Amino acid sequence: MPSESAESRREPNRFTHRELDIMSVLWRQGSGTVAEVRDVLGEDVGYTTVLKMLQILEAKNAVRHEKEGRAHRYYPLVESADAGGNALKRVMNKIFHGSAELLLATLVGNREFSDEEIARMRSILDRAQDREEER
Amino acid sequence: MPSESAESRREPNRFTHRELDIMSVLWRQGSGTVAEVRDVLGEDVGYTTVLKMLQILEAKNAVRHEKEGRAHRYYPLVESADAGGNALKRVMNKIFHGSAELLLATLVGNREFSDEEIARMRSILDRAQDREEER
DNA sequence: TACATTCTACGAAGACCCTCGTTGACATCC
DNA sequence: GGATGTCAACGAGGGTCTTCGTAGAATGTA
Repeated sequence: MPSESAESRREPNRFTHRELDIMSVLWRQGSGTVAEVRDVLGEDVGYTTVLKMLQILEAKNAVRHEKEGRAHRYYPLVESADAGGNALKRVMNKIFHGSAELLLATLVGNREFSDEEIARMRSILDRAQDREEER
Repeated sequence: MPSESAESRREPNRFTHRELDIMSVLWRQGSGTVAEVRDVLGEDVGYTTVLKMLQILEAKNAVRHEKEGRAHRYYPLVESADAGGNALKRVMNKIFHGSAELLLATLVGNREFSDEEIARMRSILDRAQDREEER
């Protein structure tokens, strides 16, 4: 039985490792040619590999390209927030029993934060609560 | 060039999709036999598939087993917090430009939380800050 | 004994992922 | 023109992931 893989590949905005490496660059820089992306990734990824991955991502509608001289400039179509939201949901559900609190605790437990960072994170919670009450 | 895949597979506590599905059950239930794990996952995953995955996880030292009657009972060796910490780090770096704040904003933006949940999340931040100051 | 059930174990099939070699187009420089 | 460099395109090779068919051991039951 070939079996369409239960929880299908076709899941939206899910990226493989290399794909994510590349999307990451595009999100960060806004856009990139093959050569630009490759510069960021480092020389240990071949030029044609980067090109191929971008073509695959384009086939998945995760990026699009425009001509720029003889080269192609690629732009992300998927928002990093969307990809991130999905990834977080998965991590939260599979690893943290669906608990955002557990996730947050692990996040802040694993790294040190300045007072300013913590203050800003607190205000993110405040805003979430306000949105809540407005209802 | 075979090229050991740049960012290696041997990365610690990183699981494939199916592996994560299975670890997730073990973390949730504390332990499980093949049949128990499969019951949770649903009938669309074959019995031998679950068995195989558990054997693979055992080869990776992510689980161990004890005999229980004729069957094997599997226990997680990797802590969910460890796996979660790694997964979060990856998501944070690749998708959220290394920003915990952006990650948190996406987390709370994607779901609604009760006042109690928000309060508890706030106190997680408080505790992180206390730890900070004690230094 | 014969049969059914429940389990582990093994291995191979097929899909997917990533890589790169090669080709051909185009441009530049000598 | 010929050499060199940059680019897209294609396709194949080899690795990984997931699935399952099959076999065989152990147990129970008619």
